[in-house]
Amino acid sequence: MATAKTPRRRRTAEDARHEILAAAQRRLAEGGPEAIRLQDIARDLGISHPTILHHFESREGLMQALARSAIGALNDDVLRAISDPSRGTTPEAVLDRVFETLGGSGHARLLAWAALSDRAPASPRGDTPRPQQLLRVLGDAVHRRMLDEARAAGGRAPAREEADFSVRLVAAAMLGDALMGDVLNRLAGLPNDASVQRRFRIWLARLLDERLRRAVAPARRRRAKR
Amino acid sequence: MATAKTPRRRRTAEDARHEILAAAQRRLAEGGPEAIRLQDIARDLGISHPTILHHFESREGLMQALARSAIGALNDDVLRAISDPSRGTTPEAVLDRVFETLGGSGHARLLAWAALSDRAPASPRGDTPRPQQLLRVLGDAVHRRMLDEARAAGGRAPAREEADFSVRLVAAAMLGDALMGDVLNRLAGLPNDASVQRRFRIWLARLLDERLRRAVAPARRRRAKR
DNA sequence: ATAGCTGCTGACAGGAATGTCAGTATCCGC
DNA sequence: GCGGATACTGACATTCCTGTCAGCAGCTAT
Repeated sequence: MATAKTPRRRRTAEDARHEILAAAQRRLAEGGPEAIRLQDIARDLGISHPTILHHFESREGLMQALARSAIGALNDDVLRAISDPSRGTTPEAVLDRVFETLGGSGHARLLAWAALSDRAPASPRGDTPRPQQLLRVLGDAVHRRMLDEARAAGGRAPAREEADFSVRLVAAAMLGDALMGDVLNRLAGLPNDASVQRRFRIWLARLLDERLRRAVAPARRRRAKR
Repeated sequence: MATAKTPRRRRTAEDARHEILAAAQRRLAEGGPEAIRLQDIARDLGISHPTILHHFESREGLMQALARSAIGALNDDVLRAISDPSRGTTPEAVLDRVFETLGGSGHARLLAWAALSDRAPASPRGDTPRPQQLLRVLGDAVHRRMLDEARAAGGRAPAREEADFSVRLVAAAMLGDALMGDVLNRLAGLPNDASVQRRFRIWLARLLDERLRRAVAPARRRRAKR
């Protein structure tokens, strides 16, 4: 009754795929993994569910496409957040942005879902292009910066692993945070407001910054352990 | 053919609930959230699926019970892992055990699922007993230890938030790690073997330990920022 | 215009999953 | 042993969801 009868819209195959993926992502982000039903997505878009099958072969096809698209989008967004100098380049600012990007609007939830249902890029299926090593790139950047500072300060060259571990820690923490941040806050008895969130991120940024600095600092009096 | 006909076993209601929950948890941990089907669980246990309905009202009832039981179990396991002095009490050892507990066998996956499908203890439904504040307890412990050390070393008293943030960071990191540790390793270009994993944990433990120590260290030459 | 490619749809098939119910079997207290 | 409470079951009802198919309709090229 509501829809009198829209004359039927025809998209390019690519557009259709995009719209469908977006709708699916919305549903997944809101309602959890079990909320992806072809009929619902179709209704959201005002199309019929066989159309989805037409574009993605099967529900499973849609799911895999969704997982891959999510990872790609995350990659882009994170990279953009990092290398956007217009909003500050201090570690604090960058970290804050990345946290925001990951937490805001379902990126992390999507990733978690992908991991949960083993649809994560477990075995690079050959077709995975280049996003594969986002963290690697970040590790490189951090390491390079450490090297620079070390040279400038006349300190010792830092181990590559130092940079990798830092990046890995932040990544894991952001995932956990985006996924269950509010729960964690509650469990920790912390108030659940934005200012705590921000202070936490700043704290973390400082923590790492300090650590990395000291990792390259010239060895003044290195108290020998034994 | 295989099952000739087992004479029918009768459990106490409580036992039955436990067995069913355990089976459900197994399936969830392995196959992801969509793999919880009453019929499958029933088959695993050699019972009929209406029995599950009998004990849990509905599938949704089972799910909620599962989420709550998971959180309770996690609480117990983590507390046990922490306060088990038989395997070392250094920060490194404790952290390592907790990581192990959380990652090994599905705890984190369960939690993530609960968070994803909004079955997490979002609004304490009144019946939640005491596990609610696990992190709070840990924060207390850390803070107390900091106070002790501060007193022993004659340093300054640390802010409570310092302890809370540390705990929160570790919690988030462990969640993210347990959920996507291997993926993160791959993305970071780190080899995916146990030794890296261990070194990472040790690195993290040291990082925090250092930080906390310095937070309570007597202010020697505190370079004023401005 | 017209033809043809292909995005798109309605109707239907097939199956699977949850939930209901009436009845059975097992354990416990007497 | 007996009776009652209740854990448990088989068969059935219902609902819902994916996937198929034959055909319709919008767009482009010629």
